[in-house]
Amino acid sequence: MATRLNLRELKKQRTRNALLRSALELFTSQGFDRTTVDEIAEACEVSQRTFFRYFANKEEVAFAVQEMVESRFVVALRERPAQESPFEALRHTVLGTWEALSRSVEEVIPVELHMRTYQMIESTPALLAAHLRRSIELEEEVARVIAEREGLDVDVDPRPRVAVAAFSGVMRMTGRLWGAGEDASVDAIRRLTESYLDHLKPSLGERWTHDRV
Amino acid sequence: MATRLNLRELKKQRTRNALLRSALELFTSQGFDRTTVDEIAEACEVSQRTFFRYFANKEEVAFAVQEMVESRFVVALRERPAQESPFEALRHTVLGTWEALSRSVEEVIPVELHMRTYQMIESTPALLAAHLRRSIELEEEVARVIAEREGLDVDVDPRPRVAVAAFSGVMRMTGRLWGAGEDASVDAIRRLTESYLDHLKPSLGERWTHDRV
DNA sequence: AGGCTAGTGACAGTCCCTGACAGTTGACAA
DNA sequence: TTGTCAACTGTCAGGGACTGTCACTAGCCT
Repeated sequence: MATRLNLRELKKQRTRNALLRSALELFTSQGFDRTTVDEIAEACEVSQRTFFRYFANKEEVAFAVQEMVESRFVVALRERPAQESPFEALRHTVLGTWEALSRSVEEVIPVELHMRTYQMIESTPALLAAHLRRSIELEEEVARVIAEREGLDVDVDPRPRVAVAAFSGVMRMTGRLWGAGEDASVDAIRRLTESYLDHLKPSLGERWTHDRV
Repeated sequence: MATRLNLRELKKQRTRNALLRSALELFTSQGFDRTTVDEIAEACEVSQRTFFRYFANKEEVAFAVQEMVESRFVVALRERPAQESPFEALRHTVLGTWEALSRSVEEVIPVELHMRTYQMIESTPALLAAHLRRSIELEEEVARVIAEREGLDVDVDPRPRVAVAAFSGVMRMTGRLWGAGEDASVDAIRRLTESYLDHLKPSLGERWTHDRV
């Protein structure tokens, strides 16, 4: 179902990919606001209408790769061994995601383009706002996964949400610092993440299952 | 300078206020997306162009009252006695702000309309995103005030930002819970705030000035 | 080969927002 | 009081983000 080798399906993927790539290339080189949808469509030799058939709006294309990475993150988190503490599971998943990022992203666009896109999002007010909203949505989803792992109800026990909020806060901060810094490599953000998460370990390292609330 | 009793200045205030009020009334009754700027302008018998002379965009009018409340919050925070700990200062300022909210907001629009506006913002994706971005901007400002109070450099010592982040997180959560709950009164959110902040006290209650980092 | 249908382009239209310019109205001095 | 000036406003034109519609093309399937 996922990968039919239809010519039709193939063409669709190609078009979507071309639009995505052109869009990010234009956004990062001349800015999000100074790029029109017409421009993107023209670069791929399709109509503006077609662009909006692949992406609901101009914003969505900017987050398309993030979307992919995040969904893989959630899948990977679900697959972590049950005996790991919430913090360990989150930590391993994040580091593993950075590890695999190059390979999975590269199938769609150059990693370096994705890195530049991330920095552009952080420095474009409209996109930053959207990014924050997306972040809290992801947080909610992750909190539910963590709660499930620990056999807790997310609406009763506040710890999953609190832990994930703290974790996400650190992730957001690393993202910002990395975006502001010089070394825009995957390895740089991976190292940054690792060192920052180490500071959280003491407070979130233990399991909860048999703790009192 | 602030309150010239010019007829001109008066008319301007009246127009701005009429636009603000009509906008919020329309937003809350029929939704943000289903309200056009033309509609708002027409309700006040001014041209659409005039609307955009008072508010940079459709979003801004939704946050106009929040803007006012927030700026008063920052002023009030700066006026807290220097011997209070960061947490105490923040707590007193917040509770004081809720206390004075009815009076200060009522000068512009009915408080009840402001409450409904807040709930609308939380449930409108585009506005929620803008709200989150505004929040982190306010956080940054508040962190700097706290750092100043404590004689710290916000770029060296992470504690002001961390404390304010935690504080803001709680504030956001109360806002959300209150928006989802039944009792939409000022008193309800005040009580909610108070009880939630009590949980934070143990971890943020002490002064930092003479602590080690 | 020919019908079916997913995908596309072209077009018209709405809404948000901006620049330009002319008209109106309050402020202020003579 | 009146005339000048500056501040505000309305009107118009236009760009850019979307959306609905409809005819048409191109892959799919028998």
